[in-house]
Amino acid sequence: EFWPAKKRRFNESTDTDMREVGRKMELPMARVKKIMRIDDEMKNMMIASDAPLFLAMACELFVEELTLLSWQVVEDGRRKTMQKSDVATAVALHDHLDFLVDIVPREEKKYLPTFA
Amino acid sequence: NHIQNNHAHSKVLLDQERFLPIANIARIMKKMIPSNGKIAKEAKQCVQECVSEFISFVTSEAHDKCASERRRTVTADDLLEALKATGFDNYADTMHTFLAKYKEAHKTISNTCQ
Amino acid sequence: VDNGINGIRSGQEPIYVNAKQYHRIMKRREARAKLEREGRIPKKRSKYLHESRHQHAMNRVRGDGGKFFKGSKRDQKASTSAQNHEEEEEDGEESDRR
DNA sequence: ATTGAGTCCGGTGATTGGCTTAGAA
DNA sequence: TTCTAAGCCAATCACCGGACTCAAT
Repeated sequence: EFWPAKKRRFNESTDTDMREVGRKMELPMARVKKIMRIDDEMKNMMIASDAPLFLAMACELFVEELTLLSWQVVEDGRRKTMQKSDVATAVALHDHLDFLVDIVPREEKKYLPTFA
Repeated sequence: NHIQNNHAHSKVLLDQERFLPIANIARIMKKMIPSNGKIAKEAKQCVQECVSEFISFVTSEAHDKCASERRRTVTADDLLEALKATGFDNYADTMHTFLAKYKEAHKTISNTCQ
Repeated sequence: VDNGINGIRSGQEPIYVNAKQYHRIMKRREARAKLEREGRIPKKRSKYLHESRHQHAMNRVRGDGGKFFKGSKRDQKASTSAQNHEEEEEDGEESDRR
């Protein structure tokens, strides 16, 4: 439901909308570019103007997806507040989030939801 | 502040340089959960750190491809390729249509103007 | 830092990861390690980002529920008597509901 | 001719804490 | 049950985006 819906919204968007995506972006492109440059390898590289726009949008999708997956863990635990540990569990459950192994702390023995 | 503030370019990175604004992250997160749902500050900060790693991760992948092809400019297409290569299939698919729409919109602006 | 085809050693146990990400994860781990040994990564987050914004928040007018309240007028703490130079806005009160 | 880094500028939304109480424990 | 910590407000000002110039390809 999530990915097909996102794709449809891009397809249905008009040219005029696409010229204004820069302003309406939820995340600041300038900051995305700065973060790209933190890596010393990127210090010597040039960054095309469409790259921060592209990455900022990808980041928005990333936050949305990670939040959805984490909230699923919250619901399975029958709770109402998302904790850091819920994000950690979501990361452990989905293999395309493996790149976060060092970022998110290894699941500190929270109780796992067992099914009835 | 006592911590070592070093020579010109190797100074200590501030939180505002390493991360996207926490309020923006929180806003996106909140819109994805039921309106009565709550999110812990630590969870927001965690996601904030995850996003920064996501940026560096994808950028690093794109960089190596550019380097191997002796190009000095990282483009959106390179980042798209990086998404494919690192197994973000859904992202690559969705962002491909986004990029296509964006390029198309920018081609018609030069037509309109001359 | 090399063990099995997809095994990552982080402390003790080999953690098996997405094959398409393995190489990148390793390169990034190296880059972060370099950043760390150069001392560019602060070990803990500061309580606030900017001193000026911290001060601004401290000096702001609050409703008695602790929330910020609208009122741009400059009074720091002076609830001492009489003198009003700036025009005073009416005192709206909170009816809290949550 | 194109296209990105660097600089400047002006407009603006992210940053921010004390009290209440939801809700983790 | 106990008691930690998230949401709630909106004014300042750091920062973002846009307009430049200049150097490169």
